[in-house]
Amino acid sequence: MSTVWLVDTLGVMNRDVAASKAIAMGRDAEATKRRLLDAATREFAAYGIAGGRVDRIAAEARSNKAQIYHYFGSKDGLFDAVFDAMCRETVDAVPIDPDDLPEYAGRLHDSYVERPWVQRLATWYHLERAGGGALLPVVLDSNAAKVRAVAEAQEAGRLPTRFPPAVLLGLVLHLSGFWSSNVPEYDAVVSDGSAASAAHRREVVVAAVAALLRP
Amino acid sequence: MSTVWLVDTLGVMNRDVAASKAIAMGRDAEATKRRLLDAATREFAAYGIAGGRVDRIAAEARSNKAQIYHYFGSKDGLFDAVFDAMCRETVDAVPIDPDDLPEYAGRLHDSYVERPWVQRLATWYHLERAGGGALLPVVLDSNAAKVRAVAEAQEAGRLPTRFPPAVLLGLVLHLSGFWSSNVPEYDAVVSDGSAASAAHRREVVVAAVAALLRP
DNA sequence: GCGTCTTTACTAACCGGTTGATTAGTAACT
DNA sequence: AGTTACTAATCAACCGGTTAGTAAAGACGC
Repeated sequence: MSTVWLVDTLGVMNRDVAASKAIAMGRDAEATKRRLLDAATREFAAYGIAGGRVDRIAAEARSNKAQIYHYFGSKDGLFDAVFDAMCRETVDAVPIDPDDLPEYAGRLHDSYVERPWVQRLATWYHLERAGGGALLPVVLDSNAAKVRAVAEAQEAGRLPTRFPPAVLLGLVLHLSGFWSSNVPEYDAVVSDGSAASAAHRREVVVAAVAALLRP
Repeated sequence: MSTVWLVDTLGVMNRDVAASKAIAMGRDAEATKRRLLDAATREFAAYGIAGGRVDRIAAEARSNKAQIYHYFGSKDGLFDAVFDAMCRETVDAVPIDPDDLPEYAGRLHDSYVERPWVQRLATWYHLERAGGGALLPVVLDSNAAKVRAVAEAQEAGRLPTRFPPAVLLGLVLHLSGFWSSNVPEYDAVVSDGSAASAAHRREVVVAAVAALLRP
């Protein structure tokens, strides 16, 4: 799978070698791959897998389709690389704090506001890759570690035990994405009321998680 | 727009006239439209707008592409008709009960389990039609009425006022869809724990909303 | 330092299947 | 006869994927 190949390459390659190869402008494999990944991230976030266009990605990256198929094998391979890279950048960006889940949810909310393509990519993945077999180990490991952290806090009495640890974590993650997962018809209803400001929206997420934890 | 046209036609047409036209088997416009809409609902729910294939829809409906373009104008027009019909079937299927929002959320959860395509269609709509202009009046009206019901219950002291009415409604709706909006990596974490049974999952939704309302 | 050889990054043009959409025409009912 | 429901065949554009070929950068002998 091209995802594995990409990761191995980046991991094995010496930084100096990569740097020495990047001297001449306009002929840098790593830079080209980066541009293709960036362009593909925007394209897939906007249009999904089926709706994303390989030609647009190549053009926006100031490259061409053959490079995409050389580096990533296929359109699906390119999406795999995009999604895998996004997950690696995301899972550790907001470390969990089991002793202050409301703030944790607030920080997750912040990260979604700051990087809106994350939730869109995850949603496309959910819809277009459901039941598609291979789950990402990096995400599974991260989730397992978070569940463990919640479970320990529950056993120590620092968190309520009303929900099993995995469920509690899921509810927190789900509430964190509250403001970026509703249909436009709902946004229209809420936009001309209170909770229109960004600060207020963050407060809603924090308060909702806090309410979830109240004994 | 074909959506409006469809609604007007169905609204104006006399039931007896429609029935008299449906005598001969194999040549019934309403039945053909129904089969096309049903097939299109399955297709779009599974693959989205960009991923959905008009040929597959025509074949599955035992019809042909020309009929689709005759009745619905375009692929997008067909999706509009599908989404509009789904919304009409859905908005009133689960009437809101401001005095028992946890049970309301439970019933919404039930409806999502029973008709999984509803959330998928809504998510495709959210992703592929974001900022696409025309919001559905039927959904806007339904939302506004629900917000009003929540607001009245709050003013009467039967609901906490921690959240504005529109926000509280949004949180309830959002929590109702908890189990059908997560990426497969999360499902994998929770599937081999407790909360694996359908009854337990419903309980989680009800309990989460109840926690939200606790003073 | 110089010429050439090989490898690597890149490009443009193209291919074949697919897809949304059209059209001309047939069969059935009034 | 006229209208309506339907069908088969076809089209032009599109799109994922391929291929043949170019040019730049390092390797190596001298």
